[in-house]
Amino acid sequence: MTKLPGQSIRSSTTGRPIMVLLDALGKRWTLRVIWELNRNGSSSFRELQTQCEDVSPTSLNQRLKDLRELGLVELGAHGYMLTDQGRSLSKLLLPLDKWATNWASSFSDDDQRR
Amino acid sequence: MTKLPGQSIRSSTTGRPIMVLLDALGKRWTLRVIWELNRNGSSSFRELQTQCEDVSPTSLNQRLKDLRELGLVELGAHGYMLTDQGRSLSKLLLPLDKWATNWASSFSDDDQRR
DNA sequence: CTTGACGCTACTAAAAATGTAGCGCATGTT
DNA sequence: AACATGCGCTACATTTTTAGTAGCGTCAAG
Repeated sequence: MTKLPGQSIRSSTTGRPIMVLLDALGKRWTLRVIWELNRNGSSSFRELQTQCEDVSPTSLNQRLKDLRELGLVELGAHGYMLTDQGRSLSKLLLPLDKWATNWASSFSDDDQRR
Repeated sequence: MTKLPGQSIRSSTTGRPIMVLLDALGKRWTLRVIWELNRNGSSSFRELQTQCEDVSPTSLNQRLKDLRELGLVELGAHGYMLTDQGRSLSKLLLPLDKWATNWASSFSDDDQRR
């Protein structure tokens, strides 16, 4: 079972919400699924699969289970989508895009200097 | 070798910076290490270990290698610490703490209603 | 009554993370 | 000189997680 805030998880016995969150986001595909659902509004299972570099159905299903238990994702009539909570979280993640672009430029700068 | 922006990584053949980032953050302990280094300024290897729920040295070392290659962490005279880039990234992560607290309350609210 | 798309599972193989012990090095103490 | 202490880190065997491939059960349309 996926662990909820207040409960002990693999990486934290305290159950502190931020630790639960960091642990959940630290599983492969979690961030990516949130990212794609935020970008695309809602996606079917198989659409999500292709959006996520053809992640295996096993892994995708596991992550979706996790995310549903965490109250971040739900399965509606039009496929999978973020819940209100999921959407509010993904808003916090948006700045990462711009940050990453700038971050990447520091590597290509290095390359050019050599 | 850990993949840098612009290169193909396990979860993305495009090398788009945001994908590289999401992939890196999606490895266990990555977010936690950044979080702890931001909280504590700098830590020795073994201090980090205890801060991170006694993560195994194997795993911690692997993550630290990754983070150094990504230019987010460096090993200085006073132990491990965030680089400028690492610090700017961790600033973006700070709001997650408050978010997680609010998020957790939605679970305990549910519990109380039952 | 077949076809196609849906969510998803079974099963095996590969990769990642863990646990435990301890190395090699520097610095400090007796 | 001898010993202890703390450092970053490695070796290696085990466990857990993730991946890959095939395909099931359901449902709606043609």
